[in-house]
Amino acid sequence: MPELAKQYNPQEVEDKIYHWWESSGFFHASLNPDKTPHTIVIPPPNITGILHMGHILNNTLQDVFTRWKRMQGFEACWIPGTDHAGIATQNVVEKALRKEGTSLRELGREKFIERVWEWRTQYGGTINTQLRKLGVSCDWERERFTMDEGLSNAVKEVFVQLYDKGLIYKGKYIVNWCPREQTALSDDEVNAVESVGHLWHIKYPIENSSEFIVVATTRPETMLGDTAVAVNPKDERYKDLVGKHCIVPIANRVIPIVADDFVDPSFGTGAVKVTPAHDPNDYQTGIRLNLPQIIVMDTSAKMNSNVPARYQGLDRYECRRELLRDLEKQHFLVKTEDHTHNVGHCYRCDTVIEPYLSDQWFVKMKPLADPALKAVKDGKIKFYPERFTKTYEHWMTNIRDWCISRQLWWGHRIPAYYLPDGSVIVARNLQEAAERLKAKGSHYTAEDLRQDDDVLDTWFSSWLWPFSVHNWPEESDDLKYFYPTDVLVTAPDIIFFWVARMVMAGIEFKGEVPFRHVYFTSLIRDASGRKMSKSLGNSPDPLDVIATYGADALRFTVLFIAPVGQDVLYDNDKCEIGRNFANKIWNAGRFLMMHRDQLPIDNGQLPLTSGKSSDDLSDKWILSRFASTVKDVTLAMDNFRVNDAVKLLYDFLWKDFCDWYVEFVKNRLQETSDVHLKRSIVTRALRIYEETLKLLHPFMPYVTEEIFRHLADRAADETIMRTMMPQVKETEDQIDPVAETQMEFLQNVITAVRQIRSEMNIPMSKAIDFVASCNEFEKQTILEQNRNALQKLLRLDQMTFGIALPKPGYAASSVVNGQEIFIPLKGLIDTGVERDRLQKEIDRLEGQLRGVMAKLNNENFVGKAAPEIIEKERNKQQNFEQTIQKLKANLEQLIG
RNA sequence: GGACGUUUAGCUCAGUUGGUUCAGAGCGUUCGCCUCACACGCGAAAGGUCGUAGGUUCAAGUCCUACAACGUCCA
Repeated sequence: MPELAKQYNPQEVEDKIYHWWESSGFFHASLNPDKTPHTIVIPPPNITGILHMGHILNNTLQDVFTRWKRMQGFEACWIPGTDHAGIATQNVVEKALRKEGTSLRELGREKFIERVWEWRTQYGGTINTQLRKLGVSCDWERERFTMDEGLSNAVKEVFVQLYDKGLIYKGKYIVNWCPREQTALSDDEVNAVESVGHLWHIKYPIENSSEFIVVATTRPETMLGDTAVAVNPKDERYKDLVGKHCIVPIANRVIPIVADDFVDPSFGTGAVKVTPAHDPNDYQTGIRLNLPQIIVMDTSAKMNSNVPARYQGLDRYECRRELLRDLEKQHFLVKTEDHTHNVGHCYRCDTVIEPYLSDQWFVKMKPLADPALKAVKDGKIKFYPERFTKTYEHWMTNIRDWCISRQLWWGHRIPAYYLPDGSVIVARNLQEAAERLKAKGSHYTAEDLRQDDDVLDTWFSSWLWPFSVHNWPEESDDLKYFYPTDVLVTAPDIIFFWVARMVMAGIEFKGEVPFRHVYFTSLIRDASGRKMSKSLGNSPDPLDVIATYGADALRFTVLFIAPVGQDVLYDNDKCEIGRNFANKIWNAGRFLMMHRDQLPIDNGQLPLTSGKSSDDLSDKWILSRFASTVKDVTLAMDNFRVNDAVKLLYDFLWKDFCDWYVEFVKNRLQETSDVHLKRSIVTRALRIYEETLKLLHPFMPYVTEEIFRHLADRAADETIMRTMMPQVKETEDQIDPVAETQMEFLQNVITAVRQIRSEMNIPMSKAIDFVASCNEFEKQTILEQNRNALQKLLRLDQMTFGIALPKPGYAASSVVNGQEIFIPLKGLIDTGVERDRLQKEIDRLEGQLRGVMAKLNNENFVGKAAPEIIEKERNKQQNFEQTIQKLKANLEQLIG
């Protein structure tokens, strides 16, 4: 066995191990009828994306769940893939084309799409290469892409099915239009940004009168498309004007003054202009009141031919400036106020959204939302943290139709075919369209059909992901085995975009929810709480972090610091937690293996040992602690409390195992020269250690695998990731409360002596004497049976144990679980320090005692509290009183 | 404006059904140690009226109400 390095070096092992795992097929799931599947589908990252810290947390969690379940004996399958990211990808490729001096229009649709595929082949896999560095155990043989043939078929199938059911329709509607991307956006793709603007008050002359009505607006350029002025019907100020007409200044168009409840009399002047073609609210008003819709801009937000000639062709903001100047010149502008309001911005390019009236395809959501809402309310799907169900329910009950068409070329082209007469045939392909045409008895032929130019929203393929990855509508074996999935890990900001829609699609097309548990991850922020962003430059490159600290360190740290359901404040320095822990694990193994390898070889076979066969307290204790850890970690994982699990393991390995158990093992090995005993001690420790490695493996896969390989001569295909996780059933009977209590006493004694050493400034180089005056034989026995540990750990010289021993003169003292311990310090003792120590402890305990007495003297407490609680308080009282008495006696002796 | 969340040690956060010597951990700070696995380490210490004000209860960090600050989402 080669010597292990003093420090764990992740760079040396990670790539090597990952390559071995992947090439050995350890990540691959098969359709094993004897096992229960456990499936996760990855939230497909964009092909334009590169790995950022958000991915790290998200994918670490998915890997943890997958590895955990795999080791619990499930057929665990984690399906990776990417989505085609319509807008983002088209942008990237268009940019490249511009650099080459060409454009997508010049290239034409077919050539352009070819270019995108080329781009995708060349750069689109970056994120998956990067993910491998993290150690993810994805089933790469099952990797999918939303534009793959199988997934594209699913998209078409769904479109046609929904259309045939009447759930997809085409309509004129006010959509969120991005003038830069030249496409409609769904409501969810618009970010409301609070902006400081103005509220302009403009006079509209009343027809055949010298009077005016003053309206207030934040967007004066849209007045050119006004088709009414509205006031609240209850507003006394304008009562007489309702029914009359006014004139839109500049445009010189006569429009009615109408009454509508939606007008807030306290806003502005209480009179608002109505522009049905350029404002969502006005659009609704326009429908209610049957007003005409005048579109005044083109798709680039430049003024069109519906406005006076001098404004035509101007950008909306240029037009605003010009218009305001003209209004002022002609004395229509009454006043200008500062005004803060929310303005919609494109979530991709941050351009201000223009509400725009256009032809789009929509999905009718209400019929789909109802069963999806019910599934969550009925608990068929559980959210972690649970509170996100409220967000989900709120959205589902106030659902709006989903605008699914996008004016792009890259994406799934809408399977709708138009005839010269404007009518439409929806079909899976041209051939089916022709058949449907024929069935209708139309006189047109397939030649006359022209497919819709637009493509579908990328989410329209993502919402099918849990089953489209298995080539639905084909009823594949994979689909039968792996659907529905078990856990979805995602960020809460896409509950609406993605999670909710997947639930709808799962129920609608598969008749079954797509997943049972949804784990919402934290958002990663920088150390001062700012969102990570490229422009701030506060987003560390995970690959750099991995290179510096190791993937295990990054994984562990992120899990360790991520609060449940809150944002994570991340800083690279924090990765020291994980790095140090990995090093601790490494060194514990290194120590135990060093001792094992020093022993003479004994037929190669080490004796089997179990907790039962050892009388040693530390053995019984560590087995009990291990059993509790297995139980608690399993419970935490079952409840998706991953950071609880991580903290339990951290404490067990570091504190219980290393700080206490290994220290005891050290002493026991030194104490004996019996090779068989030594072997049994080391072997038992190594066994517990190896089982702990298994528990740790899902969280820190590399270091655990590396040590696992060193622990024994392993077969070429023997990997820790395919071993069985320690089970609660097997370990539970090893929980030993007696051993835990006894060990705790021993630990308290050791700590008490260390405190004395530290406070008295007695260095470890100086041996000290130790007297334990017990009042219980059991306690005395514990100390005697562990005298070697006490001696070594505390550097003791003379040790005296007994019942009610006389107090030595000039000794530091302490009371531990009712037992008195003394450190005789002839000549060395600083009585002042010792007096202060004892007095401080007396004060502390007297404070506690007062609290207890206050309760016990309270008739209400004694009368109403549960008997066992009262009993506990009485015990406390007794313990405090006795301890205080002993401390006081020792203090007096010190003075006297 | 509405919904949800957060507020506990200098910093970042645990504290799961109200009651265990309930006020904890990690980092940071201070003190002492290169003790033959680990200085990415070992031992010890200091540090908090649990956001504010009420309420329920024998008992509140924990439950209820109001308020404040901050955050997120939706108008």
